[in-house]
Amino acid sequence: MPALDSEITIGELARRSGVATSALRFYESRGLISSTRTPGRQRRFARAMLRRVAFLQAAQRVGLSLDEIATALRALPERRTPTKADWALLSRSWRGLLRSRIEELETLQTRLTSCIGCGCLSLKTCSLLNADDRAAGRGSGARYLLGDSPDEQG
Amino acid sequence: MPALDSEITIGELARRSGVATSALRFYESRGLISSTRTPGRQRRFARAMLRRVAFLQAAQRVGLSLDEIATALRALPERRTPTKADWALLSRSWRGLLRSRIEELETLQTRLTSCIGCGCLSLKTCSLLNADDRAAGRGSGARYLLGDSPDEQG
DNA sequence: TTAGAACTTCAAGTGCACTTTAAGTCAACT
DNA sequence: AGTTGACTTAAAGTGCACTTGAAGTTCTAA
Repeated sequence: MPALDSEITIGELARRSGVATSALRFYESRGLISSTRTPGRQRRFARAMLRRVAFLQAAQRVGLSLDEIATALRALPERRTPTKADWALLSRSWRGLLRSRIEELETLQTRLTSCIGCGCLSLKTCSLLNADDRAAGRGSGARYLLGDSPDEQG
Repeated sequence: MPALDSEITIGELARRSGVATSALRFYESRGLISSTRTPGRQRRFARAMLRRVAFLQAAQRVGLSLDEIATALRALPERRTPTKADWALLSRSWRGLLRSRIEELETLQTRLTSCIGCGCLSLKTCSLLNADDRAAGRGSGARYLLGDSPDEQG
């Protein structure tokens, strides 16, 4: 049964979040999470920190750096419990980020599929990957997989 | 006009791929790309390396480490030009990876959206994020955002 | 009250993916 | 022939995200 005061130790937070205690201390040193202290200087975390850590992990999987995540989390106040508006604001910017990441991956997938169709890695006729001669003139070519489109010519 | 022998210098590969020459040398040292040498020991890259580098960059954006990419690229022979079958094999495993990455992000997005709907970060009723008491018993909780489902109970 | 697990700090170490530096060589142009 | 820019190597350095180690303190249960 959990403690009645609803504050948890660093070990408990580690177990519940799946993040090592050393990483949690590191996050606290970087201002990503926060804690109060017992008279004996041990950390006690509010349950809200579980949400922050879960959010943090999700953000990392999307590819954000800890600095970027810290910036995002500043939108969620640490002192007061976040309001629905706080959260909606944060989530909205997040959904934009997610959308663009998803679109990026879908584009990549589409291009891979069409590449299989034309056999572009072995044949000289593929407009996706073998367009580097035309592309060479305008800077960085052969990056169509990553977002350029073959038909945009200078 | 490009050289007639169709081999390019490391600087040209860097310009066309958008990757620094130092990174290209590093990739070669790790076996991710390969080159021949001029009598004066300067590197010359086959055009096929542009494709490998483009692939490498795409793979990095999906979150693969260089070691994982090296493993994947071993499916593409360096000596002979890859056949349609070589490429199809590689692409197929890639599409699986892309699919799961995309699904992961979509799940996250869905959960974020439903969180906004219920105001779960401020209300105690959300089953997504406030289920950590029930989850506490079976190991790592509060990770529903990342893939766990709240209704799976021991 | 005492053993042992869990906690504390701070500094140093790790792994990845490169970049930078230094000292030199090569290639192309005038 | 000389200058300039691109190239060469090997080793050291960088930034991020942690982890490990050492030495000590606190909490909990018997």
